[in-house]
Amino acid sequence: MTARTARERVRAELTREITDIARRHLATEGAGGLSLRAVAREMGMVSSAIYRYFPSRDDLLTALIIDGYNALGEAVEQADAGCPRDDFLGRWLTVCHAVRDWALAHPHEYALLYGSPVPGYQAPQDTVPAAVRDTIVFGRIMSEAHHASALAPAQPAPPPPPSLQSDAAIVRSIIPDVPDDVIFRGLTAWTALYGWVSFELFGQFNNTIEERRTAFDHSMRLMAAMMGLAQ
Amino acid sequence: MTARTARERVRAELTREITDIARRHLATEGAGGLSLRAVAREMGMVSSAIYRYFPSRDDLLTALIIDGYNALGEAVEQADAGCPRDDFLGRWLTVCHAVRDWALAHPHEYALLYGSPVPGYQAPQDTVPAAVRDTIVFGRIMSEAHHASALAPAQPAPPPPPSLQSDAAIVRSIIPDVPDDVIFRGLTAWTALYGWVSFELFGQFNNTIEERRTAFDHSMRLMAAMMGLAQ
DNA sequence: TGTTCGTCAAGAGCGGTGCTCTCTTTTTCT
DNA sequence: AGAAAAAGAGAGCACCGCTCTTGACGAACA
Repeated sequence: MTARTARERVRAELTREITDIARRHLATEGAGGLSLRAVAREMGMVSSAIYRYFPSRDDLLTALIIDGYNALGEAVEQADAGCPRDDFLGRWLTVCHAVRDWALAHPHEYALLYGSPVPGYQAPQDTVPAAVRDTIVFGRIMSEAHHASALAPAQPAPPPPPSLQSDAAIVRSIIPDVPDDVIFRGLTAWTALYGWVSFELFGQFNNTIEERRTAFDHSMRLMAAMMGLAQ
Repeated sequence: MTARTARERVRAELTREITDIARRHLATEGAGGLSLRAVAREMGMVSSAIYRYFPSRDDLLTALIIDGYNALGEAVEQADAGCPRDDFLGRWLTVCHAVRDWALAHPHEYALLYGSPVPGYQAPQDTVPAAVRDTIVFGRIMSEAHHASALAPAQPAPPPPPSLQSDAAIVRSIIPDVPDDVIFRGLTAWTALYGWVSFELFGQFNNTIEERRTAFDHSMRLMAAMMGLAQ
């Protein structure tokens, strides 16, 4: 649906230009350094004019967040698409590296998505569809692996307590048709993945882990073994 | 070493009062909302006077960060001290819950320590001793469990690649006298712990996981099994 | 004891921020 | 062509971190 009037077209164009400049500022200064006035200045606009396009700084942030989730989700989707369908361990590792690579390439955007919430900012509900794109990819891998019987009986571990059944039911909308035990093993691996990336990006590994890519790969292989992904 | 002159004593008192008020502001507004002017206002001081005590906002932040690491570290130390020495699984779970409980009780302080780095702020080196207190507790548990042969031969998993040996050597200063494999299993569990807490605190589990304490406990038991901690 | 010197609170001010309100210009629709 | 809607410009408010200068006070020294 292309814009009909000239005004609508220039509005869409300017909106895109604002988010582009804002994303560049975000990449160099971080979320805290994102200034509407600076964006306006760079566009040759007066600061108040920006408010015709984004009613507040938070709304601009929301646009950047949605863009970020989509960019990460797309990177993950493409990474998975390049793998043989039945190499579940390979798909898991590829997805892990896709997340990490994207995060390293866009540290401030990653921080915006998975770091501390911006104070006073409440992510609106319309970020959700974009936010779960990467998770859906992971859920499909788990689900397909389970149905291909590629989840080897993992090490003995306590089963999930019954009180977690209702939570498992919700997660099953993302990892469909798998037993509770698989759900929570997947959830644990998923948080470990982002936990590692966040630790690495936020400096928690400084002066400690130097071979980060190798260590990350190894850690994700441990999580694969925990999930029961063969090999 | 108590302050000698009256001036030094009142200076120490005022410094403490500043950090106390700042910590309260931090708890209610978050790191971004920490304002030197607001702190000064609450003290009945003029804003510029604060700079006699903290040369910049970043220095005040550093003081709060060190305090935060120490508070978390102390909570973890006390939690571990209350456990039977040879119940290694119990000690691990207790430490996990201590971290999570502290984080839930002090969300903004936790975000300051483990969330996105404050833009333009570089944590000085003197935060390090406080920052590793909790890690040292965990390292001691792992090390003692290994030497008590309480780390059951865990599920088959690839051994750490040789290129990680130098990193393992560094981590060994925190988890002493254990083989590389144990090092990286511990590191993975450690990042999974903080990954979970961050996910929970930063809203990633909203509308998904509701029985959070139970789910967390189960996830940490899975990580215990991954490390080979018995039962 | 008196004086000097370092420390500190206070105030004004600089350049920056998000945001609002008003006014004018431009474009679109009837 | 005229009315209505949209957009840009400008001034202004209340805040921020931080700097510089000024004047007062307390502590150490002659």
